[in-house]
Amino acid sequence: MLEIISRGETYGYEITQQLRELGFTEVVEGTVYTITMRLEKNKLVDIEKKPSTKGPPRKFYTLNAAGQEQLGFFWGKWEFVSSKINELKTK
Amino acid sequence: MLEIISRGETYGYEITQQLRELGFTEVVEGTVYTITMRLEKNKLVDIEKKPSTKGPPRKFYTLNAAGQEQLGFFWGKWEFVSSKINELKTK
DNA sequence: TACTGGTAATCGGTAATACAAAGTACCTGT
DNA sequence: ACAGGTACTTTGTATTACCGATTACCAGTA
Repeated sequence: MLEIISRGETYGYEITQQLRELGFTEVVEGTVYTITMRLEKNKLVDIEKKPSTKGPPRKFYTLNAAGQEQLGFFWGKWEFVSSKINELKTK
Repeated sequence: MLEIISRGETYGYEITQQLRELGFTEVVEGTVYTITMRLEKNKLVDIEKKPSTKGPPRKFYTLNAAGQEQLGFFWGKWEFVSSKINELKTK
């Protein structure tokens, strides 16, 4: 989700759909929103509310500096863990 | 841990050391044992107690059929998730 | 005008997981 | 007797995963 948000401002409902398109077909809104809430709580995102023509106002998220940093940490860890797991798998 | 156990019977203390050698240097015993407990609870392992010359008896684990199956599930999921994440990373 | 359906966010709750500090037990060597 | 390595267990906190249900907003239509 950090990575998805890093590509440009987006909101919960849209993130859900993007995840579904990505192949995580069974992801439901509740799951996504608990994560957006966490991002808010941890102050990793900036928030801007904008009206929608198709329903209630959208809460747009963008990564702030802390969020960028967190995303960097994530990729570092991912690199480490996934290489180890793949090593374990093939060896 | 399922993968490690699948390579031949082993016990908690040894698993901890193997994980450390693998690069997960900060893994402590408590963490490993909570997982072995879970494996027991979920009946994914067979257990055999054997005396040790260097301390208290060891509790050796081997994967049973359910454990093998679970490991298979894991690798399937790993394949899926890691490919998606990498796709997200590079795209 | 009521209602259906898609869009959008929140709330409330359960179960599982991660992680570790501390404690117990066993054994060998000094 | 005790220090130190081996080995397992207990106990506890915080976080995470996950989702069902609810609320809200809006457009079309019957």
